[in-house]
Amino acid sequence: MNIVPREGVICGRIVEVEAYTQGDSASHSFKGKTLRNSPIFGDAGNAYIYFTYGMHYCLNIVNGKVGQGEAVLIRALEPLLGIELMKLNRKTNEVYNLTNGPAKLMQALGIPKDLNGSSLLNGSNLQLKIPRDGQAFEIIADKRIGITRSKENLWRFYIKDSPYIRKK
DNA sequence: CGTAAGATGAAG
DNA sequence: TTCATCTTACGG
Repeated sequence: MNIVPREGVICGRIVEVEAYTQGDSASHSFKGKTLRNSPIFGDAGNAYIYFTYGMHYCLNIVNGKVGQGEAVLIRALEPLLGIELMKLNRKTNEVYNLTNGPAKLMQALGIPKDLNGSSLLNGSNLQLKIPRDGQAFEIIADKRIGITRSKENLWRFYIKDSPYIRKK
């Protein structure tokens, strides 16, 4: 049996996101600032982590200007580093089931909910980076998942043919 | 106060 | 398809 370290670097490439603006009735920011959603109105590059369905946490990256109420929900990653650690966190050995959902990737990366509202750009334990040698890829725009309002906006974006996204 | 819906996931 | 599970938001 392999010994797997309990700590280490975990890295993944974002392959699926959804966009939410304040004018969008499906957005948590639609009705203005509340205790729950206040991080959305903070600085771009901050985390907005929300709790839902009584048991799940999901991660957004705030963007736009302060007070604008705009964020991007991170829905799926392609696991790159720390895969064994992610398997431990998720209690599964299936690589394609590690980070193919917004609450799953929170679990896999072990992201603490108290990062809510903090910056992901400067020295945080959780960091958002732009790859130095980005490879070309094709982006598909489609309907967002799990919303009841504003379904006409095709604001879910994912990398075409990525196997790290939940299949329909 | 009471209550219902919710940017989900896992199991059957 | 159903259910687990609980906070927030909104109506009375």
